[in-house]
Amino acid sequence: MPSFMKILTNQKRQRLLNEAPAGDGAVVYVMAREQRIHDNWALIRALEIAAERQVPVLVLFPLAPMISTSARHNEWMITSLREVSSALAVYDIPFCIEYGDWEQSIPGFVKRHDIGEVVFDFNPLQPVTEWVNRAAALLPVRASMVDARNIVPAWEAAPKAAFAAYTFRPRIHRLLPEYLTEFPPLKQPTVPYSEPVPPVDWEVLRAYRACDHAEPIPNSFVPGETAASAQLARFLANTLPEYHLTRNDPNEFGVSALSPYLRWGNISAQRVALAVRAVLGHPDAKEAFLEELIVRRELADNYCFYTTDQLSLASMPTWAQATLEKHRSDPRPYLYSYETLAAAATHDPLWNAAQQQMVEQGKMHGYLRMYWAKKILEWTTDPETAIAYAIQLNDHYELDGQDSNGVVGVMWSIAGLHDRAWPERPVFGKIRYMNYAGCKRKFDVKNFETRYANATPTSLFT
DNA sequence: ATCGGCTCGCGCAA
DNA sequence: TGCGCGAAGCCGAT
Repeated sequence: MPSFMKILTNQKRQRLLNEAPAGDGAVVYVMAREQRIHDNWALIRALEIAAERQVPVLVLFPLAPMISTSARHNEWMITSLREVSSALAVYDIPFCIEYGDWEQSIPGFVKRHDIGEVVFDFNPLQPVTEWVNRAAALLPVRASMVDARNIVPAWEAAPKAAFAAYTFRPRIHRLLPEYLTEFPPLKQPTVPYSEPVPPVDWEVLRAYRACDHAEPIPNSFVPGETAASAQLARFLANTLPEYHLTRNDPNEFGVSALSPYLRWGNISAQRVALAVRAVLGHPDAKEAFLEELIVRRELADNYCFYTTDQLSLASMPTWAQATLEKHRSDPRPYLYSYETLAAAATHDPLWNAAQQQMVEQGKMHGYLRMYWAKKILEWTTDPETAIAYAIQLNDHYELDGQDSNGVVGVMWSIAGLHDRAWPERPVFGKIRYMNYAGCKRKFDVKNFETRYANATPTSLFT
């Protein structure tokens, strides 16, 4: 393509959120889920609008009080945002923080800075969707969201929640040629913002959300955009070549270890996909990884985007609701409290080791996440409790927690989402069953148990 | 070691 | 209306 031709963002990545007209003032990108400055379609689109209108651009991070957090998530966010802030400064783009509920803080910011248009990044998780909709409805200027998370925008990929991966996969593959494209380079705004912007007080940010600051933070991952690119490079060089052979063995370093970075938006899945496509390697390895990176990841956002009650059994397929209802009162072989589970103190050494890996390293191996969640269904009083405990543990300890992939992973394991019926048995009904014997058939269970029985296990992710 | 049966319903071909 | 097939299953038979 000749260099004088301007590459514009595909307009289908953007969705209007209100009917107000754009004003004359600056464009603000409301950064929330995508904590990076490169390869970010929401920022790119905000810069494009500003260039067309010859107005400045600001980036706003609106921190709401009511999401619970853990020390590890709080620190990850702060480190990511410090990097965003200094990287934006190089491009002369102001970075601002607002505290409070979005329906107050965002309209307040818009009024104070005489903003002409607002661009949100897309997040289908409840309650964030509600926050965005309410804030946008109160704004006197045009507001939109840009899907900077998925390669194929969630509203373009499918018109409804997909029944399973096989109904979603062909749609994604059909649309990839249109959307899996190179990003335009990040450019300085043509008009700088001239008003003074107060510097961020990082200690105020750290203290804003309540959490146990004494809780240990895993040192197995370095947060932020630079570290994310470094991890991608390591993955491509060391792990991708045998990905298809080693990914399901929890004893191997066979995974990308990119999920925390993808969760915080420190790296774009589109950038990862372009890099994997470009590298030489075994087609099976590349195909297996791209299936997870693209189809399975975007299926999770598809479920959340089209489902209001994301953790409710009522949102599950009919067969799954019926079978869990039928087996609701089945006696459970063991019953554990949340505290016993969190302390990795069950009778099952493999389950305890998986739980321990999550607590100490902030990331449980993907294969074990299924076994882990299914055992919570088996060892708690009812499916609702199992879902609540699994989500609470996931969202507290996993560095990639509080994300659509966690929601769908838990609902797949416990409640049959995107899965099919299997032979009926106690407690599970027709939900796919997994057990210790199956794990022994597939990998060296004793080795994994030994590794995570100690207080400070060797990290598999660094 | 490998294989068939278990079980449901979507989406498409006919 | 019939048919193929699906994220990682388990289990018993061969």
